[in-house]
Amino acid sequence: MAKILTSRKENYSQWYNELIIKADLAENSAVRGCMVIKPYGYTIWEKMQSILDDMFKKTGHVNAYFPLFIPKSFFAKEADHVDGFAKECAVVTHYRLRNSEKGGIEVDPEAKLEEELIVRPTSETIIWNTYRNWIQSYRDLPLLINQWANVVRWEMRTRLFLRTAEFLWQEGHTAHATKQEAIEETEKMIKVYSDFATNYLGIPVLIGTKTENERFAGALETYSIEAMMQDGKALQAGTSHFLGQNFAKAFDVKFLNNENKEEYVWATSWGVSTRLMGALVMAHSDDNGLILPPKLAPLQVAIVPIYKTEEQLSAIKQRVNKLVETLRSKNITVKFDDRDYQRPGFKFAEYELKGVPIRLAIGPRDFENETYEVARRDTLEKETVSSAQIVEHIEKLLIDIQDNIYNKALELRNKNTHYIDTYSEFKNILETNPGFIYAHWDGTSETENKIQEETKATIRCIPINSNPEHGKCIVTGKPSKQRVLFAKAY
RNA sequence: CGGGGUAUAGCGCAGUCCGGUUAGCGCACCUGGUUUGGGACCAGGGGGUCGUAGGUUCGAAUCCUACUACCCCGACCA
Repeated sequence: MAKILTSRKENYSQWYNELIIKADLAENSAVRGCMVIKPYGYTIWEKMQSILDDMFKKTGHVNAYFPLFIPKSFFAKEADHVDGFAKECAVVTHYRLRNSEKGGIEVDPEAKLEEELIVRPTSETIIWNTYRNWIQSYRDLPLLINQWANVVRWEMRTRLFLRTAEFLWQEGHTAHATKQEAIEETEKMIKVYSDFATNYLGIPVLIGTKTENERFAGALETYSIEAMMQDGKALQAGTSHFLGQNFAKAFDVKFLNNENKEEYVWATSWGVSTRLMGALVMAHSDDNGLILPPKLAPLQVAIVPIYKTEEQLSAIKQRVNKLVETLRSKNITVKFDDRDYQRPGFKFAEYELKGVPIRLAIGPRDFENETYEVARRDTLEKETVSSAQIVEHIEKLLIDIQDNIYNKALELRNKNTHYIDTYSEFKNILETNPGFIYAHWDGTSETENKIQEETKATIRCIPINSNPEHGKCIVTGKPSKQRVLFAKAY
């Protein structure tokens, strides 16, 4: 078989870049750092959206939409927030073009905005400015709102899906009467993300809190889900922030409690982005192409006919049409690929590249025996299944593949997870067998920074639900109450 | 944003050093035929203001200047 992709072993990063392009998920656009998400990739994103949206609705949230542009002054109101985003903001300064004397067009200097507008890098400020008008009483709370939107962060170095200047995401912004309720919301939503990653993306994730260094700008606590990619690096796949009363104070959002006392509102925000697409690709795919979990695959079953004559094709078509109809009635997406300008071998390779979970082939031999050849993408195994059992077989196989993909990712993570007690061993393992490292840490930013400078590894999170275990910091030897998760990260 | 590299047909490249008819090759594409159980073969054909803008020259893909985009390595970040 002709090799079409750089192998993961050869160059993991190049493998990823090529795969995104060749599987037709996205491509670079004419605009610096901005991608075009192509129909095949966008279909996957739509599926993610629809599943997540459903999960948000079931947890009591509703959707709304806030402006793309945010007045510059809004940003200044929360000090940490502006520090965090100032360096990567796109700014609108003018509202009109004019014909240039030199030919072409130029920005009309007469049309300067009174107040410059920031293209949103995230919407806390515009939303909290709006919430001020919506919230007067404890009866207005909680306010549980989500927005599907695009945001812009002027990144210096971009990579398709993993880091683009413009990306699509959802951002939930909730307002609560009590600290406790806001914390519960923050934790509830990180669990929603964790469920989504586990049950749909087929990616095992760890939930934890961020250290002060890594915390969201303006948050008191940031929870994240951390996933392991096949090269052992960590990818932050979703975050949920407990914002305390920071934004309520910055935007003067108060409510009267049931004792007629004025209080500031408690806030959360949480989001996942098109970065999940990158996670999906890097977690599962192989050197032949994408491997997609059936629950997110745009196409779940591809059927390839093999024939010599028109008569054979039309006989096959007749039999397959019934199968297609039955599968569709069970909400299985299926395509009968009767393109006559491509040979079967080409189609096999193409569906592998695009990660279609199940491929059926039917030729004269199968037609005669009333069977299909069934190939599963995740393991590349093939078997022959009778027509009578094919529907049931496919239904079961889709579930098997979804499970198997998850289990493989979990195995990979277990294999590359280390418990380390000395700094020399820590450094050694990062060189020889990178992955997740659980180690003791003294809790200071100094130590965290030192480790990052010397090894490139960062604290991905302080895992929740992990067993408290007393130990000594691998660098300073000072006491520690639990291991934290270190890794090199995307 | 710092260091390095690249830009020639949809994609991947040669040609650039040393300026000189009509800018080539592979894949892809179109037509016809033979094929079809793992990326078919033969024949014919279409497609280029050589990244953009200036400059040098009788003449520029080739030399000079500026700009832009992309890739790799850092710093920053989801």
